[in-house]
Amino acid sequence: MRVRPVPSDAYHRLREAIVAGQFHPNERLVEASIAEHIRAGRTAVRAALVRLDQEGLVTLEKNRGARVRHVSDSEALEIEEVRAALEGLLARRAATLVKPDDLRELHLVIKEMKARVDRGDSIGYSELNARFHQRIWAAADHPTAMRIVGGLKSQAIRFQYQTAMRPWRAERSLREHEAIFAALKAHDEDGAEEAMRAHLAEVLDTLRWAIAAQGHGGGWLPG
Amino acid sequence: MRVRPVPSDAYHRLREAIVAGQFHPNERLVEASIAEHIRAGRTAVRAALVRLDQEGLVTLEKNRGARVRHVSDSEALEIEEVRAALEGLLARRAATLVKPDDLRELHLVIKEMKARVDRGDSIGYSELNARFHQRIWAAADHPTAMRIVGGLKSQAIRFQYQTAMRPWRAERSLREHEAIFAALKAHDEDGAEEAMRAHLAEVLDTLRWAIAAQGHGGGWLPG
DNA sequence: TAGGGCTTGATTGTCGACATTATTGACGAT
DNA sequence: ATCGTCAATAATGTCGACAATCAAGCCCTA
Repeated sequence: MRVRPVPSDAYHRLREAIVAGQFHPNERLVEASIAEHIRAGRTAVRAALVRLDQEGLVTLEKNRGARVRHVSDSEALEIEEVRAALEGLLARRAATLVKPDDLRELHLVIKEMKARVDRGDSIGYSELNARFHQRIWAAADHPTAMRIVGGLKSQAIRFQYQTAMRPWRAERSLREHEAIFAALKAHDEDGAEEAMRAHLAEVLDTLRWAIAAQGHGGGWLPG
Repeated sequence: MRVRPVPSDAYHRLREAIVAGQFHPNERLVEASIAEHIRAGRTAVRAALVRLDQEGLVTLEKNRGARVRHVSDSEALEIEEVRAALEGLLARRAATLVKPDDLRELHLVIKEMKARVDRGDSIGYSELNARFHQRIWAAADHPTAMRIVGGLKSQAIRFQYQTAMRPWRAERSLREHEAIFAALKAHDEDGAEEAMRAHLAEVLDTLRWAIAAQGHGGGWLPG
């Protein structure tokens, strides 16, 4: 999908800074400070804040400024639920639209995942996971759903709950990815959607577990 | 859900004007004119435009101003697909969370619908339909999904394709609503989601039909 | 000493002016 | 006559300043 040329750089930099965790949840975002920090004028910062508010990454209250939005536990779960629903839709469409190239790439990613899992190397699994999902999104050719899923601050969640993936989850996650791949290869719409939703239901459970045992671990969100 | 106090009125008025069709698709939105038309300063208009761009109602290109976004046929279908996915999720949650009050209200709406259908009165069916769905949203208690569905410019679609609902569709739509209601009453998660998705799949078909036979009819989008 | 109102400092909201950029139309060359 | 170039115009992007608003600390009173 073509990236729109509008968000004026300041938006991008501020967004990056937030999802990278440079600002803490609920931290106050003073326009002047940010303008300095981002190396931009206050006007641009204002526009960026409006955009980020609409996107849900910050809250903007009249005359009271902006804060990084704290993602509550329940909201984190809600976000993942929405993601599951939409990625299910994307997987369904992808099942009819995947091209050989896509399948090759997906297969490659899975092979790499398997290698990592075999030697217990969980570093970089997250990136592979992202590659897997994003390839499916691309294959689905559904800009609307993609736009929404992309703007869903899953990244923020990933940062806030830096805890989810456990080694013993990796194997299961791998099997789920294989199931998705198989359904896509067979052009099985129902199967693909179901497999994707099952996968993300697992992710949801993992997130619930992470929330319950908050603050204990390190690792990554599977996907 | 509590409405946030931020969008500075100018946003609301401009949004209303757009979805009400006061500006034509692809019409250029000149900040000065709008500022006058809306009775607001250019600054506020600018903020509103950024917000509406993020929301997808207008496109904003650097140094080239804003236009009301023309919703292409394929995008209209995509939007309805997303809506189906998310309303499916909402229906599922509602199935476990509905309270007697909700069920009473829903039953009432259906009864009213039936009355209208019986005497061939399709006027106002759209409002009843909206009431039905919104009550389910409220019961689902899922702010995230609600926010997204609400920002989905289905209204714009409804305006652009002022054609969809036919009398003979009304009966079918009614039966579908009854099925949803029954599943909710029985607290049947899977059933509710499935019924809702089936219903919206019908809506999608209707929309496809409307697109194919563009420009022939008047009526309303079912829901 | 506790509470309420007020002053003060800081931050946001708005406006006007100006620089920057696209678009339109005319003009001239081929 | 058509195309390319260039000036004129209109609209947007940005900046600085000022007004409006909020939060906090202070003082005064009971």
